[in-house]
Amino acid sequence: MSVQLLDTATSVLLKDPTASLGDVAKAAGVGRTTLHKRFPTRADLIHALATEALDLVGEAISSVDLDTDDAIEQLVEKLVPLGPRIEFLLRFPNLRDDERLSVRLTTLDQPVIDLISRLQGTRLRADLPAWWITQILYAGVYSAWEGIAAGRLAPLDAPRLVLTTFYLGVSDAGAADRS
Amino acid sequence: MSVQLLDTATSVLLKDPTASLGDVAKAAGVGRTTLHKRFPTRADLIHALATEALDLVGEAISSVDLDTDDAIEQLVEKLVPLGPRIEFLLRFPNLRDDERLSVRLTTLDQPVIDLISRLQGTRLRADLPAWWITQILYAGVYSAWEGIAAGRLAPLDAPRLVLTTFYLGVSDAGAADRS
DNA sequence: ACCGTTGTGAACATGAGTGTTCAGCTGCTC
DNA sequence: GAGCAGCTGAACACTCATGTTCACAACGGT
Repeated sequence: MSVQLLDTATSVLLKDPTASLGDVAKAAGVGRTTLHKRFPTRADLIHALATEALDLVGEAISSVDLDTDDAIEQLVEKLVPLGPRIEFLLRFPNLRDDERLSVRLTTLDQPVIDLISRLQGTRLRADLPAWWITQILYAGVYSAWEGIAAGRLAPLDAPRLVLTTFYLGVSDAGAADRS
Repeated sequence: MSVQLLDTATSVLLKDPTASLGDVAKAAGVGRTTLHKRFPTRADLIHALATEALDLVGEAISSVDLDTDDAIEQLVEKLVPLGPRIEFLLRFPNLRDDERLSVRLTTLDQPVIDLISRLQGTRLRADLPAWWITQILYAGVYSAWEGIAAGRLAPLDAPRLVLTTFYLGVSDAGAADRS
């Protein structure tokens, strides 16, 4: 129930960031008064959505053993379904106005960046900045979610698609190595 | 002058999509009245920003000879500086509510998708959907712009970074081929 | 049957953004 | 200097989201 509310609230606000609280309440199938009781102000609601998104993404990252060989594979697998939450964190720039949220946002990526940096000694190209590789990884995850949301991509195909593009790129030469 | 107005309006609305027209006017260094004379309503302003963004991206695409060998290279080079406009088109989902804008948005990518499709016969992997490759290309361009905006990436480095990641991926194996 | 909890619609006051008008100021051409 | 065009701040009425309150209905436990 409660999770359902945050879920639809997220999607409504993503479709139209200026949607009124009445719209959110209606979409969630609850009265505006009820919504207000849970989240006294609009800022509270958005803050709650951000916090929940941070929690979910954080859990996803820390649920993966970043020292194992297929860490990135597991990471992508866990992150793709969180598409809307990631989109929320990306598309509400003013979240950084809140001190605590801002800290959590920057802290969130750090273990991933560290992982990438470590892998640059072995499996990953060392001639690219770690932040760039991380960014590209997230971009792939997010693009995959977009494809799923648009109905163009099967959820089960997503991780493979993201990973092969991430590792090998789209040039014809790279494809021969892998199956 | 006029281009300066649309420019700052774009960046202000990107930083805070709910910014008031007064904020936009102040940021652009003009009176709210003057802004209103040019764009009678808020919707008019946003529509104008979208139209200009579509124009610019459209010009960038059509300024490239898509039949030449380095079409993608030229495309990336032209698109990266248009980062804010692309971001605007991506982050204002409600633009699709307007019929004409929606048509232009979907039409815009078509030549690029066609180009990718053609190249899948030769230089590009044929085991990936054309729309996916296109998406990844745009994601790279956008990520590069983000890096530039954050001051982490030198504008002149951007195209090379995007292209090498796009073609070869980030796996260590792929890097040996190129310089 | 009683009562606390929870959700609900209706209603209200408030504040902010918006659209609009107007009179005054600047800078330009003739 | 006369006239004109463009820009400006100030002020106004209006709309609408918002925050808040209240009384009522539904439900579950005792």
